Amino acid sequence: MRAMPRVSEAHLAARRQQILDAARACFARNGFHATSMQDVISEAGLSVGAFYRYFKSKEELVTAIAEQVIGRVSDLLDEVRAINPPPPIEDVMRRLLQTVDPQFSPDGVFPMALQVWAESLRNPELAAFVRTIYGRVRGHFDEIARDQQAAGRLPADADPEAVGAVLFSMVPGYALQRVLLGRPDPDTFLAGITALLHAPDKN
Amino acid sequence: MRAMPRVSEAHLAARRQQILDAARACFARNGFHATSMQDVISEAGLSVGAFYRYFKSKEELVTAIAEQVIGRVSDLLDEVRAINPPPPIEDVMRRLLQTVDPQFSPDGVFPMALQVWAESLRNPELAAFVRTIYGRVRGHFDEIARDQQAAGRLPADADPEAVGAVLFSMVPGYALQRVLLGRPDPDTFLAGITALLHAPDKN
DNA sequence: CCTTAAAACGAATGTTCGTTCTCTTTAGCG
DNA sequence: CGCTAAAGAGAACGAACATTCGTTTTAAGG
Repeated sequence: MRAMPRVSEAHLAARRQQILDAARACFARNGFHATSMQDVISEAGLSVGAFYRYFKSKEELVTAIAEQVIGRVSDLLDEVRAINPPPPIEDVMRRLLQTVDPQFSPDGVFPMALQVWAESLRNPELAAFVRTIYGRVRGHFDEIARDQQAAGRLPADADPEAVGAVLFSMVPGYALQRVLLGRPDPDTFLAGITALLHAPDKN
Repeated sequence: MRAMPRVSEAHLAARRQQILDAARACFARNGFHATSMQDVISEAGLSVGAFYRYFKSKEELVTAIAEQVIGRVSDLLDEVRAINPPPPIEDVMRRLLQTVDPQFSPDGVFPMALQVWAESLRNPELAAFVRTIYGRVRGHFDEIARDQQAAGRLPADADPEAVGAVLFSMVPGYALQRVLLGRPDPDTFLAGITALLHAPDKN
């Protein structure tokens, strides 16, 4: 049996991605809530019925998009840390900011990440996913701190997780300034980091 | 003429605030978009008609709430900087984080600020307001940096605006970690700042 | 205490939305 | 080439929504 009128597996995956791409464009333009299903479906050039063959609901679509967005953030960070041997903190942060800087533009991942964060406050499933991914990212910053400590560029008694948290904080903190205020540029920000690292001991 | 059946000015203001308080509670619980007008109106114990006497639309309500929330963030920062004479950077940041820490809880202002930020990406009017207030807050961090430089705790040739940007970035960056990951606690984060400030010069 | 207009009310409205369901088309298989 | 079941289409539906509007209540002025 198994009469099999099905279409190729690749075609199904392509259709699904076609919807995801359309949704990403719409969400970036208008946000999750102000985007109607019709918007997404029209953007994808499909019919309502076709959409609901690939996603059970709008919420499932939002979650899928969120996973892609957060996953990309994590990957970006992975790349930066893969550099060997570990350069000084300022260089690590420079490379990091230069890598993520394009993502701060209106069609980058950061504006959407902002929406995911806000959404995760009232969507426990999404919150759990966000926690998993960002925990992993945080872990990489801890590793960076450990590398720096091993290289003698941090006090021997410093807590790597504490330093990792501070380094981690600078990335979304900087992103927020860029998105909301439009400044400073990466070089200025990096100069600020350098100045703080070279603060004379006066305490 | 002027038959005047009006109620006292104070009563009008109180009613308005009553609505704002109810809205804040609802928005904190469910977010701007998932909160219906009926939710807000019921929470306030009013009628639909009464609400629309005080606000033209839901959007106007959201804007009013956003203004209150952001205004409070700014005020908090103002207080911390008013301390004289300026303590060392670590102490400034300690005081700052201790002041804003309660605001990271689910009913604090930070979760709502997150929503305001996300919302401002597609509401130009709100975006302009956010820019104004956060610009002012940023300015205070620049002043902190200048104070520190004058006290010899930063390199003489450092750019205060660059240092201010970095210090500023740590606050929302830390808040995000607290809200999304639940850690680290303020003391650990502050220890991380201390470790970075005391990094041995190896470059 | 009666008049008057603001204030409050809440049923009604019209729209928009996400989703369902039935029908048609398509593509693989024998 | 015809059979079959999946894929796609889109009209239709019901729920939820923000807002309006005609009416009732309230309180200050004369």
